[in-house]
Amino acid sequence: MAVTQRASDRAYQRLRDEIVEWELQPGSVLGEVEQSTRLGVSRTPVREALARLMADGLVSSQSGRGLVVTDLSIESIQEIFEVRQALEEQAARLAALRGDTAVFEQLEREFDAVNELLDRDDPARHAYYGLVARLDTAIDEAVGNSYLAAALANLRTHLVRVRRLAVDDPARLAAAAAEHLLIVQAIAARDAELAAHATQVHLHQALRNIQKMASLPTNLHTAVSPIGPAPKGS
Amino acid sequence: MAVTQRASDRAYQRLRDEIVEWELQPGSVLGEVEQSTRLGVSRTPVREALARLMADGLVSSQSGRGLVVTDLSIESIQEIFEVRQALEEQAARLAALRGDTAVFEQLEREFDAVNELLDRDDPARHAYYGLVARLDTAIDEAVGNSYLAAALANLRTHLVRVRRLAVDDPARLAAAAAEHLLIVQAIAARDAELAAHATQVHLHQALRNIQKMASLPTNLHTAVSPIGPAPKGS
DNA sequence: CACCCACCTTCTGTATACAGAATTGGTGTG
DNA sequence: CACACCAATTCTGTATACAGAAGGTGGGTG
Repeated sequence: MAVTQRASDRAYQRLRDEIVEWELQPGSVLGEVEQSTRLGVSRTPVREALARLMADGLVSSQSGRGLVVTDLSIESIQEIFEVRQALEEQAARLAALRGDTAVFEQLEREFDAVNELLDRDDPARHAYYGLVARLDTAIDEAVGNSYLAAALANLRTHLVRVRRLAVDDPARLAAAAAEHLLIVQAIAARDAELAAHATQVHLHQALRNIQKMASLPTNLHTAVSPIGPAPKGS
Repeated sequence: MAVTQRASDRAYQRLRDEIVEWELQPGSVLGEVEQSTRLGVSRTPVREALARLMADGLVSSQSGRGLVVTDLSIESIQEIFEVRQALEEQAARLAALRGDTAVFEQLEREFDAVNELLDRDDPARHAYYGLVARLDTAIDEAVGNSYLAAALANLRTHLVRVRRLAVDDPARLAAAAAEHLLIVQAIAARDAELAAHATQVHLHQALRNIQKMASLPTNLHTAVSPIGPAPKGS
């Protein structure tokens, strides 16, 4: 293992985390010198980090005004979900065809258990999120397609950003767990079409929930401490 | 327009072209100093270009042995097509729902014309490839999804590499044109499901054709002039 | 008072220098 | 003869210096 992480990797991960966690709000200008002094590294690793962030779609070159953090509007969330529907349906289908049944039967039992917990316990959310992440990993491994895995990994970065934007309410969480359970059951039963359809259902409901929450007058994504102010700043 | 292209962009495009055109064969080691002297620019733009190529999946870091051009095996081609099926089916479906009918009716007429040409004229291939590229662009614009467009653009880079590997025979070309015609017709008729299914059919046949050609003892991707020798070299 | 021009500041893009690490080749020993 | 160790070379990763360009601001003029 590389115990010595490169400075460019550290800069990339930190900037990526700050963008995903809404500490760097959309529109923030990321100057190279500013970030290099703030992160304590030279401009060269910062440049590399910013290039990777631009490839990820987290920052974009705003017509010579430097690099700014990408906006995440409702429209762009819908765009992300359109790609996600395509990729995750395919992933679920292929996982059902190729996956190790035992792995997904184990996950099925765990989703059952978490389902019980979610009815009573609120802090079970963290266990649930961890379980979903493990399901994603299991699907990736079952599919065995590096291109699909890379595309999904890139997409999940944006989805974490969406999740931080809109916190799930307990009712939606329980429904999502039930939807996930069906997906896992379908993969474990090697029912490719059911896995694909269940994935479609889950993503449809997830997007609907986000759109519903966004339509509320709730002031979302506030109470964050912006490092770089949104429009500009000294 | 930026008449003055950056050196890093030029380095990226040239290296990308050389990889896609099989001038840089899989396994070629891309040393920074070697490429900087060859391309006539400093190491800094070369680094940035190599980072972008690694993000594209065209080169990969071979465990500290430097960056090497990614291999393109039959298995990886199948992986690429699994992603392609997911994304292009979604793109065709959304284009049928949202596209401007007039645009695709015009493309439909052009595909009709090219279909006639392909029966008699071999150099019509270039016109056909150009027409396919315009169809891709039209679909991208009709969908209006930047995330989907970016994912498809990345994928198409790999597909050009595949195309250079296996030259289409006239029979396959005519069949592909017919398949494309059906896709265009479905989009023009706003038949989303037919567009999706026709895309699936086309991609299935395209992959089958590639696999068939690869199984032949034909020495493919030869007669290229390697700039960097595959295993190593001075 | 408004608009334009010029200068200054600051930023990006590129080149180069330097340090640390790894690999390869050679040599010595078992 | 084979294996292991050491040294030298080369490569990557990082920092910094320099040039060109772009934008902002202040002053001057109409």
